[in-house]
Amino acid sequence: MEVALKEILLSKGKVWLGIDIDPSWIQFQPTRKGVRGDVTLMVFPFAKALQLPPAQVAELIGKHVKSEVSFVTDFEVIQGFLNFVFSETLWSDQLIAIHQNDSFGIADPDSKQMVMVEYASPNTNKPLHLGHLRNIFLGYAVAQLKKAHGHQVIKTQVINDRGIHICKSMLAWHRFAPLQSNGERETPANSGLKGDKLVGKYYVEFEKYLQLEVKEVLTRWNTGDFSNTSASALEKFQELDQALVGKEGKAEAAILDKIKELAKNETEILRAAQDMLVRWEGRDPETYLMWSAMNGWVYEGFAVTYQRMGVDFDKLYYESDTFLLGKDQVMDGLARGVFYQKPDGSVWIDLTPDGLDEKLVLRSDGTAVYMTQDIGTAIERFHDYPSLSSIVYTVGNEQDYHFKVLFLILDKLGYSWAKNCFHLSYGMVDLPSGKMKSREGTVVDADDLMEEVVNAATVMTQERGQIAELTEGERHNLFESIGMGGLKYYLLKVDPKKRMLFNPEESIDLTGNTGPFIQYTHARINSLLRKAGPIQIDESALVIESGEIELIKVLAAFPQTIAEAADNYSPALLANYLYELTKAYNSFYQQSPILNETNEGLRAARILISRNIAKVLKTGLIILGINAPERM
RNA sequence: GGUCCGCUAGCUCAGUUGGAUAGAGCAACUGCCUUCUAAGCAGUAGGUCUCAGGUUCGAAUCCUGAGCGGAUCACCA
Repeated sequence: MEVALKEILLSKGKVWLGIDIDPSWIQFQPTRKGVRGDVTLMVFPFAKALQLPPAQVAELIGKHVKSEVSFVTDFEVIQGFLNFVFSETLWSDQLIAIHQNDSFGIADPDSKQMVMVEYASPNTNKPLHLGHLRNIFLGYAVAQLKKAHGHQVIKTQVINDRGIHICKSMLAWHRFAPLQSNGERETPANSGLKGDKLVGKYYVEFEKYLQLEVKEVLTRWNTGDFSNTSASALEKFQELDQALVGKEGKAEAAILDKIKELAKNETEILRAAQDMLVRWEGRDPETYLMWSAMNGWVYEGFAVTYQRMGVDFDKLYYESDTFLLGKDQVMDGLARGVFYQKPDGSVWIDLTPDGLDEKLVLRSDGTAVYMTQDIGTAIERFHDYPSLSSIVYTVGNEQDYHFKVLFLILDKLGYSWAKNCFHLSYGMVDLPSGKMKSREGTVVDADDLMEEVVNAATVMTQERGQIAELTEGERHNLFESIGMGGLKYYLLKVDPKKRMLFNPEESIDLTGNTGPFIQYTHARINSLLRKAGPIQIDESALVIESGEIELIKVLAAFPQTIAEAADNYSPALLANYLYELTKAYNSFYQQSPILNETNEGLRAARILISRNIAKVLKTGLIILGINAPERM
């Protein structure tokens, strides 16, 4: 409608007002709540150009539009705002159009370019935690949004399966896991422990032991015993020890931290882990076997977690496969002068002209760093999918700088797709007690949390739910859908780029702005529709009043919301829209009879609206990765 | 210190081409189940949109500066 009005203003404006109309003057917005009208035209730009009072200009435009545009039945002028009132048939036509479109809001599949969405880049030494949940739900929802918006989507993850962290778990398991009577060490099979939990347990063991050893080293150093200490460490220690003199508070703590770091590298157990990494890179059979076995346990554990989360991937990338990929690209870039080499052999890129720093892209010993690997992986992906147009990286905002540099390097290497790549940067999840810290044991485990929210949903649903007709299995699914729905919505409703607070009590709440609130409304509408039975709707006899129009307006905004949420990589926009729609419907539902309405045309219109609101709620929830139960 | 991000009600958050009286939820208080699912609805109370300037018909929104909080600036990933 706005498009039509704009065209008329552009074509007739000169005749009506006597001057050429600049398209930028034409600014529409939905008419404010509580004011009569459907769409508002800003008249200030016109008034300014005409040198006339806004009210007078508004009156002039309004009169012409009313007489020449069929669907505008009236207009009203308030201050500098010109509010148009649309005809009722316009709204009933709109409702019918929505009703007839089963995939309302969803763009034609594959009508847009192919995008790859990367989310969940777990390390294989620890179980998943709350931070991963935000990452994964967010990435999955963005993938779904892109799909709904017409893109072909490849969901992927990079698994950080190599490096010192996994060697730590391996070493600790090898040293500390008790030998059982049959000669085996602890495994998921013989202990019943989930694979990722088992490996994580030994990672913690490693860290504990490391801390003990660090303490010993520090004690030795403080008493002047430097046996077993490398010459370079001794030198640095003396330097730092000198620097301590006269320092207090923060400055002192910073130096003490550095000394601690130094001591870490002088511990036997860390050196053993480093040796193990070297052996792994040398494909030492025993090490490699242990590595693949323990990673296998972790993958089995992750699979269970992912399944409960309801997410999946189309393609997996393993760092152990990709960590060397970037080296050729770096050597190639070096030859072309994009990079430069220092005397020690390390390769760098100078980004100071772009306002950034110099960045290492290859170590002096020729091994790959994080950046090398990411360069290689990105290029590999465009080889794997020749029609790919961009990659979305769902990674925490602590890596903003890394991705800025990565995209810049890819651009300098001459890849035109680099400018299409996007870092979906999300904020950290804080707890009421502050930041999650693994060292302090304040990390919220993903499996534990999911169990908790589903338990809470189970209790509440058994108490209040309409579940008498459901089988045992259906109930189980329902509890799962409500608990997980609440958790997902809780994490998705907040603007992704913002840091957010995770309040455990609120996360299991089922009232207010929550997932279950929306699910409940959807289920209630379905109950209503079941009672209504099959109905014949006489489209020409629909009766639409102001309350109905309000709901149709919100419904009609759905496609636009999908588009915006997809373009902005923000499931939060969709989540908030669904909440608005739910609130609007509930308010209507409480004050207007639907099945009990005696006016046939009105009853039909209300049923039609209810049905289509349920349809939109379900479509939207599924995009967010949330189930929409038929009854609850 | 350089760079980037954030700051809106007691708490958690919406507020995206600058637009009318800044909105929700939670917590507090008051009502509404003998009509379609009360996980709901209606209402009361709660605001110097961190601060100071600027741009203009109009600023929570754009610009500049300051304050507070966070991230980042590794031959870690």
